[in-house]
Amino acid sequence: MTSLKRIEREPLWDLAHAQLRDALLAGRFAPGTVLTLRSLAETFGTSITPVRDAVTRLVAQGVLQQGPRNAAIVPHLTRSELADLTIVRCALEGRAAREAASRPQAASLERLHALLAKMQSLIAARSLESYLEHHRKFHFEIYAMSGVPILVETIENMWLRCGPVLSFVIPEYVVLLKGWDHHTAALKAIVAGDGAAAEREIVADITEAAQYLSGLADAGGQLRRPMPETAAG
Amino acid sequence: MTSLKRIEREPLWDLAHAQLRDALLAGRFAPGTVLTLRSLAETFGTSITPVRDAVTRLVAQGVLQQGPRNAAIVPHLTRSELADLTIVRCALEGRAAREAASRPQAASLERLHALLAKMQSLIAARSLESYLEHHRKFHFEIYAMSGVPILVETIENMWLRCGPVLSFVIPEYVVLLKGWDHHTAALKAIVAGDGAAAEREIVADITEAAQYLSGLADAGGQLRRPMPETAAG
DNA sequence: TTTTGTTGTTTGTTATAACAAACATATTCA
DNA sequence: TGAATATGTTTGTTATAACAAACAACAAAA
Repeated sequence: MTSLKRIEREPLWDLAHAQLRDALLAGRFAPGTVLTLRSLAETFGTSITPVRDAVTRLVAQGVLQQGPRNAAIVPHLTRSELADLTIVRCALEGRAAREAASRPQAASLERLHALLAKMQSLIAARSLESYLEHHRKFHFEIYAMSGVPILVETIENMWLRCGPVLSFVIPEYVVLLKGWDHHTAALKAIVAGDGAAAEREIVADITEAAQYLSGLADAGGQLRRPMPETAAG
Repeated sequence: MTSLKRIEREPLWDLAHAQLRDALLAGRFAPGTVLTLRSLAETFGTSITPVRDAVTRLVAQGVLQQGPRNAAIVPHLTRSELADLTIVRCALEGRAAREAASRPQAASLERLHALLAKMQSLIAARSLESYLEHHRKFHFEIYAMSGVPILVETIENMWLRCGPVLSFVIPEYVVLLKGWDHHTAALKAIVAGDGAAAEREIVADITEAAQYLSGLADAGGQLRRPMPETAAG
């Protein structure tokens, strides 16, 4: 009887929250989309009550904006907001990397090397979706090594806010190749116990990616998806 | 007709959230207190629906912990968690102070000087509650000057998490006098446009306060209110 | 043609009832 | 007396209905 798993029924609003969160993080919602409670409830097959809880939670986390009429909308990310997010991310993730370098752990370092190898092969295979997934794991493996849960939690929040823009990166290969250097350098610095270098590399990684994204902004400072090459001129 | 003000009715859950938030920030809830929806609804004179929204939001912000049975409880702050919070606060608030020094604004600087003077007089008058209020305004006037809203928002979140412990400080005078130096020094650095010095002073202010608070922890790492002098031995 | 008023729909807000899990208390049986 | 069971209470969860504000579409009047 020991093979039976513990029965735990997660609340509906928790499931709804998880689904919305993943969708946002993967950039599956276009910025500016208004999420209505009743339509979400219909797609989930529940009443609006659990959906309301999930949306309330996401708004509280700053992942969803509340527009007029308290409607929850997928936020547009202006160039200015991206710059602000970059500042916060550099402060938090740089500090996390520095802390990680002062607390190196064998198991984590091993996972990081494996992730790095996998990322290189995924770049070669041009499978970007999977790359981004491992890229995320690589960063957070470092941050987790810092041993400061609140730090990791706050960083996660910032990544969620970047979610809607992440899909912009997917069809691009340039950023990945540029960021590659910083990843290996950061890991090397952590192994060497050089906190300052680790912080420098992570900050450079974030800054360069943001600088690239900022180039995609139009005159109004609004970030837009790059047009696919097949689009008519 | 120009004297008429805009009519705006704020939702009940927003009012409930504001009240709970203020109470938490002022440390009016003892750590470990379980907040039940129905009791809160009764004190607010509403149904449990708006209260539920407010509590959900606070839990999402990390201000309230969710205990077993998804109950919302005012979190205990262990010494370890206080140390973690200090790391995050130093990274964020230090950065904000540095940014503020690079974007000095006359109006804000004037308000800061006024706040500093008021704080000194409040210390002399031994009115601690009012001092803490102005102390808060002083810090956030600096952070707002950074011009990075997301940074300010995140810092606010960290202060909310420290809320339950804040009341521990109220009966103490030592911390205030110790921290006073750093406040004037930080403001002087900002006026001089010395970002590095401003960051250093703010970090020192946070660190010293945390170090003092950490001394109040018992063997289990649990922070406790200092016993009033009239307590029996 | 433009503006104004009306109507119907959409949508977030709030209250309420039913529900289930957990806990505390009382009761019963050995 | 002590353990097991039964019962009642508390509490978060969910669905549903009523409500009001906002928006859109259409009709009527200048």
